[in-house]
Amino acid sequence: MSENTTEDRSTEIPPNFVEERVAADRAAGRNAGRVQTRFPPEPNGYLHIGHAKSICLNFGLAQTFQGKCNLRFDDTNPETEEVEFVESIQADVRWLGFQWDGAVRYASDYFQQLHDFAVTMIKAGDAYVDGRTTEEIRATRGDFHTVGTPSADRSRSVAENLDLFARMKAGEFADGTYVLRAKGDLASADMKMRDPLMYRIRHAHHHRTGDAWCIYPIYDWAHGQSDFIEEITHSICTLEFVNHRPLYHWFLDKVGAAPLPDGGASAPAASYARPEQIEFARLQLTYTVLSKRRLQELVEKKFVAGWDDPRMPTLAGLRRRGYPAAAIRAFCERIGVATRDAIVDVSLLEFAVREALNATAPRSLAVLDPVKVVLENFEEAVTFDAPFGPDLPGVDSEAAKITRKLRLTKEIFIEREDFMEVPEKKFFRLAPGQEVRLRWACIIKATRVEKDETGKITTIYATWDPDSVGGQPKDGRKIKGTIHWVSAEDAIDAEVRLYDRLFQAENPMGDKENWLASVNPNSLQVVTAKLEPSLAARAVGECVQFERIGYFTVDKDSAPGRPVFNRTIALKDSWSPKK
RNA sequence: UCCGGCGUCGUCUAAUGGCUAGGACAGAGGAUUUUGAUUCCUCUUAUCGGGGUUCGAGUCCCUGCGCUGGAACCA
Repeated sequence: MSENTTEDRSTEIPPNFVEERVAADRAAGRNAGRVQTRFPPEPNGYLHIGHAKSICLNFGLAQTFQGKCNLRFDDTNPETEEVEFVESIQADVRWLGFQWDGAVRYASDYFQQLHDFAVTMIKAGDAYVDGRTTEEIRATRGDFHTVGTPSADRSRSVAENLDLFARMKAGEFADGTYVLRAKGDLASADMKMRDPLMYRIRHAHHHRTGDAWCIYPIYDWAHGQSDFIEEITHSICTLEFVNHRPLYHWFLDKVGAAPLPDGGASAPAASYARPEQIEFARLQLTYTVLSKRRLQELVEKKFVAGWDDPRMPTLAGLRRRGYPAAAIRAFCERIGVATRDAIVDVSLLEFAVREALNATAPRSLAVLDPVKVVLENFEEAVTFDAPFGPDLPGVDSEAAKITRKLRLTKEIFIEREDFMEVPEKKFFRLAPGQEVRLRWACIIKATRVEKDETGKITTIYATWDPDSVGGQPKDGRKIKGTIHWVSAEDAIDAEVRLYDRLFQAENPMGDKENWLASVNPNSLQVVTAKLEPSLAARAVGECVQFERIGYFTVDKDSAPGRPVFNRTIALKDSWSPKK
């Protein structure tokens, strides 16, 4: 992590409530002052920016308190999980700038131990095998107003439960015939405590354990116990798990975790080791959908080209779009962590991206919608050095002084919208009889235009001021406007993909049934642009600024002689919105 | 409707019973500028309602309202 400009700001951001809780726990001597967190994705999709918030929180906590953070795949559902996702998730976490402690962990590493814990629970009379169907179980669980009713299975003997569970594990039964349930409280107002399921039978191939198991633990049984096994101290999750917390602790008690201290009144024993679940609000962004299911739907229904389509809010998509990891980290820090549902304005993310790119991206000249300009009084081509920059106020950087050769030729291209035959007021660019500066090159003045039969301008004729090479007229006259340009002779062609937001609705999920209706039909526009030659040397993933237009990055679809650039984000524009 | 969580500028967030409710983004205005970018300056805007406790309440209590999660062999 070398991007200090953005990261130094973290010192201005006050600690969030999770950090305060962790600090308080350490002060109270819990877990002997250790901090051990974990990021626990299920490998059933790509990570998105919502996960980035969790990653920054968990790994950030470990950094702040000299602790450790595990990467643990919550792979307890073999039917939806794949190796592809296991790999992409690791790549994304690393790209974000974090390294987990030790080896990658898997909940499936603990299948045997989880099984043994379950056997212990059966022996203690805390779990039983239920042979009823999903429908029957659901019906007898009761609802918000009525308590559940026990079935005969609930009073099975320990020996019989042990036998049945062993046969479940041995593969004697078909999917769905039996489940192992904890003996909770069927009258609890907390539905989670009404005899929660611990195991179901699934004769499915697991991406890691293969066919070794046909019983798989359910989240509530697997997650907290995995935390316990890994000696996690703070198990951070999102708000929808608040309802699970009593069960989380109930199971921990059953497997022998140190008892909760008495409200913190007395200092816990030195051996005290018990994870604590802390919930925070998941990230929601305007004009964005952040749910794996929905993102998968966008991919499957071909609204985008894949999980890493630059319009996707996946980390893979944002990376390909050109969003720097440092910008995402800075964003995650600034939005804070709290327990209230919030929808963050996407402009906050965009600000972080522009901020990071403005400080780092080399500048270059590119014309997206070219129109030819012929310099009538121009004879010999002029070659000169132009700095890549960026030229930042208050920053004297040697790297910014690196230059490339630029050549001014008789024929150039400029942006079509930088010329107006009849200029409106405050149009500081090229117009007949009006002077404008060509960035780094010289001052020109338009004389006349040529049009085709439709009235479209095909060529602009102009004269140049030979006493203005470099862009500064010798007589010192003020030139208000500066526009970008490329030499018609030297320019290279490139495919440029102009991305816009994927959704037109601020809250695409506002209409849950028709959320796909708010997909922006113009979220991708492809143009053939004219670029200055130096841009041909940029490598895939490099970020540059096309001056006066925006930030762009080289896409992996680039081919020799045919670069492809993705627009990461446009520059702020305080001019055109007024039109 | 039963149980739980949550309500502070347009948005996100700070305040830990005590300065004029602070910051960032967004928005508006201005200065500088060889990018109408950047940078700099200025400004607008908030404690869900009603009671109570207190010298003092965004913060504590009661109550109402609103939003949100929960009755998967998903996580």
